[in-house]
Amino acid sequence: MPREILATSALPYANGRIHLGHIVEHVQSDIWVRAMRMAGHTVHYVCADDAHGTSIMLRAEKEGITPEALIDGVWREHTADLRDFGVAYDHYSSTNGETNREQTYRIWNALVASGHVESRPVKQLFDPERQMFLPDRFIKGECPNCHAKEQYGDACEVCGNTYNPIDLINPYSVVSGAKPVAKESQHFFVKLADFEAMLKEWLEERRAAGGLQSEVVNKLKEWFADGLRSWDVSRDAPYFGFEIPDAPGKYFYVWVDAPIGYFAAFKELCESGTKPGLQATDFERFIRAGSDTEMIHFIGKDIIYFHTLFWPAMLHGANLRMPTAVNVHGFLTVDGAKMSKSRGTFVNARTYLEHLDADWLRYYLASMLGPTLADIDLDLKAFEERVNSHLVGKWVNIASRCAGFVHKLFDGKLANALPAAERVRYAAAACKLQACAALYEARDYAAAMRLIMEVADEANAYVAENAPWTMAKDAARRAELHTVLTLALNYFRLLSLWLAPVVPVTAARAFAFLADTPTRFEAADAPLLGHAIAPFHTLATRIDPKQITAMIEASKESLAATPPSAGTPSPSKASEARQALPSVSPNPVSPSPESRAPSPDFISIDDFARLDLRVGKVIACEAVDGSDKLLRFELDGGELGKRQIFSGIKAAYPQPETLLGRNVVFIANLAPRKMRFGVSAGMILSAGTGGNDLFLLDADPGAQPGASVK
RNA sequence: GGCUACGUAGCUCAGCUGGUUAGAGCACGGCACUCAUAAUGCCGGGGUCGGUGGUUCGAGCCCACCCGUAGCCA
Repeated sequence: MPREILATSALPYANGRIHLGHIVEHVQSDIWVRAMRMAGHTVHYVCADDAHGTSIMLRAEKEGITPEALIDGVWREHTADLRDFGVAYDHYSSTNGETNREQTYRIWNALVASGHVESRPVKQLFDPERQMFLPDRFIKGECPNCHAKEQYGDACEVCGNTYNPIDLINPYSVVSGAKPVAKESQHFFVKLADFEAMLKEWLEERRAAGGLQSEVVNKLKEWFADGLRSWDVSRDAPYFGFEIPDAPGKYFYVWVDAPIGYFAAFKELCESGTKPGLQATDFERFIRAGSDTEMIHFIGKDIIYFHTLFWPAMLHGANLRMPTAVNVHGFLTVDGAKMSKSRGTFVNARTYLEHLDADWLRYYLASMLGPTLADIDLDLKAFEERVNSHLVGKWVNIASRCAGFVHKLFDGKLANALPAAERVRYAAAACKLQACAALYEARDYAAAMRLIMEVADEANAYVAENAPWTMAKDAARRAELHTVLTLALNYFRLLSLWLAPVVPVTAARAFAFLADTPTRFEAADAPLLGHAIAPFHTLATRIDPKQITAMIEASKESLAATPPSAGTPSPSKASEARQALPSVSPNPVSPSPESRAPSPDFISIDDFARLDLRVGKVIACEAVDGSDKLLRFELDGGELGKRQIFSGIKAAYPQPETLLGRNVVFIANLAPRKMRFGVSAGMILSAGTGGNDLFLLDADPGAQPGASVK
């Protein structure tokens, strides 16, 4: 019976690039979705960027752009990377959107109305310089237990102790370096204890139904041992997120609105009208309690609690449907170890794509992925060998070794019928592969790949036994030859059909060769007969180990673009008190892999592209009353309009009026800064050491105001 | 530290509720073939199933402890 399913992957945090760890999850869910669709089910497949939190706020500030500009740029990168890995979301949204705000308020208001929210003061460390409360990961100091220096506010990496940041010796703010002070603030809490009985029952019921892995439920039982504590869901301003209704200056903790982003993304999909058969009203039908549709989340094992305790509690408290399944996978290691930047095994998705084919990694991952939480290893040598042997040597080779004969001797056509023996062989293979449907659904892709390769071996053995190249020399054996080729190519078609969810692009080429367009696994029931095929073109090339080496080298290079470890490491994605929503963080304690802070050595072209440099015509320029350094400029920025910028170059240009009409160069996307004399919206570039040794850059006559500088 | 998992051939993994000489793929060695992207087929070497002790007629599968690895600890 066809089912209707909403499938999601965990929301990547919008403070960093997609790397191969993320790819494991998105490929796992994408394969599942494709397979379920080929089995005849309806699947809506959505994801989004998780765009809130302190990390994003601070990073944007550091880069001198607004958080919105930061998450916008990251969104574009993320969607491009995922798309190019063949991950085909119906919709990819962002948690920082109006739909999500509306759904977050809706759920929150329901929780408040049903009495599941309480409020009480919390004492936390506060950065007096920056006027902000500090998440644990933004405080460092000496471990109160073993006295190791430079430890984060939540746990010591040396002795493994966990503690309250208030207990750190000589704490300092990672943000400003200032000594934090303890300060009290009112926080909101969701009373998880209200849901304890419900959750226990739900967990066991889901375990029995196959919606939760046994290991996961075992693990979760620990949390019930001491009773569920209330969950702190508010943060004080400044915070990049949604403000809590009727609580000025209080914001939702990023983990509140992150999972709600699944709903927001789906609602936007329903409302977009882009998906046939899905309309705006379907959203409520889907999310109401007792809906007969399914909601299935794919996540990494680091974020189990959020998806199996907090999220279901919020949903139940708001009288909405709960997840049908939460499918948890393990982390990715490379060559048996955590991904390492110094070894070049911390590979960004884009770096991989620049050197290797997406389908290759998809196949390798599929051959490794099972339904358990076990970590999976990308062994680079095994990757090369397996892809070359399985995909090229076994699968594609079947088509390659038959195509020539079919075109030369049979005018590109398959036989009209198969003799009984061949019909039996075909039916046996088709029947054997049908098991893959259940294996795909159970996420046991590794078993499915083994089965498929077993049949590929049978196909190659069949060709070898019948030696069509010998038959071809004997004109009397034409019919026999035609039979062998027809069955061999039907083996190939079968394999292509069952591999399609894993290697969609290569499978599409295979079907172009077969001049066939199946969309369902059912197409395997009957062989293709009396059918004209297309000329054979290379379907997949072998991996050259040099490509892998080049990718690793390129990953090492990007390390060179990160700042030296001296100074304060910038806490980032994995560090905001574990509050980010990275689906996979194989290297959680390492300094942010994504920080692309300026380097004394190199930046990437992307870094450069982030700067919006423009030509501005000076339409007003004057000394600023009360400042002995500043000049106030008013620039004509062409399409950007007029803007005011203060520049500290008075010493070099004591007669500001002489600058009128110059075509200066300015940074247009520098975050506006409020000064005593007004807002400065950008920075004008000049060369020199400062003081009166400063020289404005300008463009030769002819440059138009607003022109981009590249 | 506590908890939850995991540890089977060089590599990646199967081994159902314990039952004949422990399996597969890749890698490796030999042979065959030459249609195919040096692809394919056949044959073969290779494991005291992390260690120790126990339960049992019988344990890779059960129990205890130990060693190692990973993750989680709101």
